[in-house]
Amino acid sequence: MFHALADATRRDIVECVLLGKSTVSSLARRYPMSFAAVQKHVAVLERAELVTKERRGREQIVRANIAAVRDASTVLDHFESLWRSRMERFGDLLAETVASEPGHPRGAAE
Amino acid sequence: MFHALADATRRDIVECVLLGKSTVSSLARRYPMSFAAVQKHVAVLERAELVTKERRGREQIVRANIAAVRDASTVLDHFESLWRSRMERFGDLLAETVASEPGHPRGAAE
DNA sequence: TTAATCTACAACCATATGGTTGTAGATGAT
DNA sequence: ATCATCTACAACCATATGGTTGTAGATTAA
Repeated sequence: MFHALADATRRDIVECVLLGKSTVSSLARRYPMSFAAVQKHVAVLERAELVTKERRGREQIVRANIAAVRDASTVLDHFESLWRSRMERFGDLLAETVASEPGHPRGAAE
Repeated sequence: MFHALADATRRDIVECVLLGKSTVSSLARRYPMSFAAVQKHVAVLERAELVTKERRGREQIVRANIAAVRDASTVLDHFESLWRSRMERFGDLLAETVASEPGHPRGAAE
């Protein structure tokens, strides 16, 4: 799951597909890479169950599976709740504004 | 970020560290692998800014960076909001109980 | 001082990964 | 029927990855 989302192209594919159904070829036209490369990315997402494929004639329709996205969110929410319970044990909600462990600055995304 | 979380050991390390400070060696004792392997995992997490390291004598204290976790959550929340706005465009909130695109069952986690 | 503990770093290895080009079958349009 | 479009699959490649063992320096404990 997280691995599938670790690639920027794949995240973009998920985003596209969440906005509406796509075919593999329409997705392929979006990225500066070979069709086969996009196919591979879709295969990774499919294996992670973030998308499903449905053949319609000569085309494969790619659909999102929001439940799988939510599964990933659940893991992160769990991390957040661990953090919050620890903060409460500290009885120190000030640390929350620092958004990191006390005394440490926040970092940037991936 | 997502890549760093893609490995089960690394997720577990994040969880440990969120619960409280750890040293690299205390983390290493938790997993059935060499110290160097755990070190590598910590290095990946550090590079993704999910943790920071602070030397204290001969030890390295490992601390969580919840802000980075939240950055990942933001991406997933964005996906969720895309999905929701599309559902609203459908004017069909029934689809939400299916938890996937209409006509498709939900999948399992990673 | 010696021994124990902790860590950094390097080299190695089998496997995986994000791309490539190539081949070929199926479907759809003309 | 031919041509265009779409897709599946294979092989390849340079690089990355999750582990290994080995070497060695720094800190701490006895």
